[in-house]
Amino acid sequence: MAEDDAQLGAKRRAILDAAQKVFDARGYEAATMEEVAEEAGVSKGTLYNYFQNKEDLFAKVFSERLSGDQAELERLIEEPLPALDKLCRIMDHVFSQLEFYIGSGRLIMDLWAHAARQRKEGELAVNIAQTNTQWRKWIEAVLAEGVAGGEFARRLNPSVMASLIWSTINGIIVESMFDTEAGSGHRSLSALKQGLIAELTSWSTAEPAD
Amino acid sequence: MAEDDAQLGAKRRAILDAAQKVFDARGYEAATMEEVAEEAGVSKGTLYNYFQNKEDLFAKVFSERLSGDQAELERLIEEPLPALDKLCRIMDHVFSQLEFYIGSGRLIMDLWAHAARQRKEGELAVNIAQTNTQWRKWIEAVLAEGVAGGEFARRLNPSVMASLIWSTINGIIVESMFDTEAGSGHRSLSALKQGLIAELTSWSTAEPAD
Amino acid sequence: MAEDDAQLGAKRRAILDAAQKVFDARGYEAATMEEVAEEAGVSKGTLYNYFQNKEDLFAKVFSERLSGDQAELERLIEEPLPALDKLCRIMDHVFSQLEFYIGSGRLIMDLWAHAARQRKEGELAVNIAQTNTQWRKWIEAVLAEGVAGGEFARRLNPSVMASLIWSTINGIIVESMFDTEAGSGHRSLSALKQGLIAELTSWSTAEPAD
Amino acid sequence: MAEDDAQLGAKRRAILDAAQKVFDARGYEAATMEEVAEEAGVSKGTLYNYFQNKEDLFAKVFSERLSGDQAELERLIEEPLPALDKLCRIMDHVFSQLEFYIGSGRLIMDLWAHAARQRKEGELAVNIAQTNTQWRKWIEAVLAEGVAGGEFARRLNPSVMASLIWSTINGIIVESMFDTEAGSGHRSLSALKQGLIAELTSWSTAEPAD
DNA sequence: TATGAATGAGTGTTCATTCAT
DNA sequence: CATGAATGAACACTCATTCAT
Repeated sequence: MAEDDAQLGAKRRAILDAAQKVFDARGYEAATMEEVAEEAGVSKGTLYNYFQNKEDLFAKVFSERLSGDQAELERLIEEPLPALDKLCRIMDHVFSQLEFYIGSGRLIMDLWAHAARQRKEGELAVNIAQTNTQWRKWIEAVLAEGVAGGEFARRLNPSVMASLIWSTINGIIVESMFDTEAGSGHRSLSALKQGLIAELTSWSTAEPAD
Repeated sequence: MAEDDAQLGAKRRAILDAAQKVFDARGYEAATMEEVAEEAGVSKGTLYNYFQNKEDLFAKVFSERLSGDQAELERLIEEPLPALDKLCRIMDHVFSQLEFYIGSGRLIMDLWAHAARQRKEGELAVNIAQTNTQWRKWIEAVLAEGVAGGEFARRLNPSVMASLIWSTINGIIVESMFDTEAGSGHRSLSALKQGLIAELTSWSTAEPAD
Repeated sequence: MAEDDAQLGAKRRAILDAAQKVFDARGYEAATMEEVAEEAGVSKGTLYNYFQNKEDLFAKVFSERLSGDQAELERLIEEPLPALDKLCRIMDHVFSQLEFYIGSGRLIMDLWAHAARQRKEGELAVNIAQTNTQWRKWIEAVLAEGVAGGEFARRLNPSVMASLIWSTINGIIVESMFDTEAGSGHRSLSALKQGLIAELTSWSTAEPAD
Repeated sequence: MAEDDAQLGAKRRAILDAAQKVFDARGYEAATMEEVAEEAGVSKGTLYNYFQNKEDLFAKVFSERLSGDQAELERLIEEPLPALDKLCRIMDHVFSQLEFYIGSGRLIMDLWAHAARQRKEGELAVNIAQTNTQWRKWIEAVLAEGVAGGEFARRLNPSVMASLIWSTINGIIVESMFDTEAGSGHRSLSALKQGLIAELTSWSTAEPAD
């Protein structure tokens, strides 16, 4: 029945939300399945009816969100627009997602720490690596498009610049963890966005001397 | 006796080195005091003669290195030089340290994840936060110096730009975790350094339109 | 309706067969009700409509087969025949059953281990003990018949000899577990049967010295 | 220190004894490490300082005893004696060990059940299989010796007869589990021993008809 | 009657920490 | 100070059993 499906989906969602909350508060290792179960209002056993194990649950907290991201973004990029506008769109999208990541910022650290320690095995590592690569590829594509279309300076190396931009984005996530002032993350985000845009623009207008 | 001191110091060092190695290889939670002891060539009990507990040992692995960093860098900045040179020095210093962080990159993730989960309590969090703040302050100071001295454009916001630079640096560390090509971290580092310098230079020369 | 009865009986049979298969493959403890249900093509809940619990299901796998055995054998023994012929019949019957036990040999071990741990309580233990006693009694009766009829030597102690024979049969089951050569169980069975018959015959013909 | 060694050995022994008791009373699966620890008067953790895991502990309960057996028996067989005497020695030895096996009879069932379900992997299965083979080989050798020396009838097949004898021994162990009369095991043992000897003798004296 | 989602008690195992020697 | 055996709290995961539909 549709009703059943909805209920199953709702419970699954409840578990994922609870897991996100607990993993975020305690960290992957310190979080206990017991606490996740309590938070979700189900029994421990139920967790295992929906997810294979702790690792899987942890991975799924992200993977579903991430795959959602990518589909949405892919459409954005297909549209016929100036490269700069596309880049702004990507950044806007990233920053809107950032709100989630910064809210669950401590979680991201765990995610990275975890992923960094399995490179090949877990779906976690694969997911992260793929997502990272995907984003960089998109940015690089847009930059290359801008260079080809004359929007950006010819000497701009799309690959390197894409890495730089993507690194900066990740760096902002890191920084937002350690800013002691609450909300400073959000405030500085828009400022940083402006900076990034200005930076790109300046690159594009800076005339090559050689 | 000085000899005893030296011996004590040596054993302490050996433990710290062993701890760094093991924490890096296994991650904080998965690392065991047993393995650290073995790696250091001492018994488990001895670990507790030098450090209060696992958390303390983990924290000390960084705090000593970090404080060493800062003393060295402070001298660098004091010298009378153009702001751009100073900035290059800071970056060179960072990047030389980066080699350590990237070598032990997975460790950094753990460190951040850990620190992000104690904001006020642990010396770990305090250390990280202080160090972060310190670095940003230095960069900001140098940028302000450059703006005041006319080296950089007047409209450049030193605080925001410092955050941006620092974020980028942290982002590079993150990225170097997930680059699948071995050694790509080191290769891209110098490329990224060039980019960063160029970026700053372009800012400084970009004439304000308004 | 008879049809319903037949269906119920069929389902019950299906569960018992599935249980036998799974218990044999996994062992009592490692076997799960889930797997039995799957194998039987029913849901977990249905198992509990036909059997009280896991223990009961395990017991029933044997008790029904065992009681079937006994009825059949009882008729065999009633017939007017020489004791040696009857003994051969019993042995033939045992060995034909042995094929089942050896096929499910690992199951028997579990059965014994289980039964050995409840002596008085469970129907399992009672069943085993009764069956064992029953078989020995039959063999003993036939031997006594042979002694009384002059077929076997007078000095033959039917009780002890019956135990010896029955022990040997059980021992063959045990041995067939650990024979590394596949099929060696069946091959050696007939050889052992010949030996057993020869042994008995030699007893019967061996003249008492005293 | 020798004192320390003795203490370690004593604790190891205490654990093994406790394990034997608990495994015997509850069965392998139902026995808990907790209970073994309590019985041995140590903490749960200590168990794991002496044995790798539950399986290992279970295996060691037997393996040490078994290897002791074999060394002792090998000497017995080397001595220059009539085959019949050697056979008696082997049987005496077996039956003296049997007292242990019958005391822990329920344990043996578990051992077999366990071993029967891993044939190749665990040291348990290997141990059992090797021990079984070893015993059969010894008996077979002695029988062959007797045939060669004219003590036993030429038509006696040492391999088959050895299997038969060994099966009978194992069968006695099984039977002793299910004898409702306490002590009947011991009583019947000597009777059965006589029977076995008589049986062999009758074989040896039975003249081949063909 | 059949189902299968939910339950939660139960257990093997790990490991930071202590302390007697 | 050094040792390492002992500790015991903690936790992921399983699975027999129930019960609402």
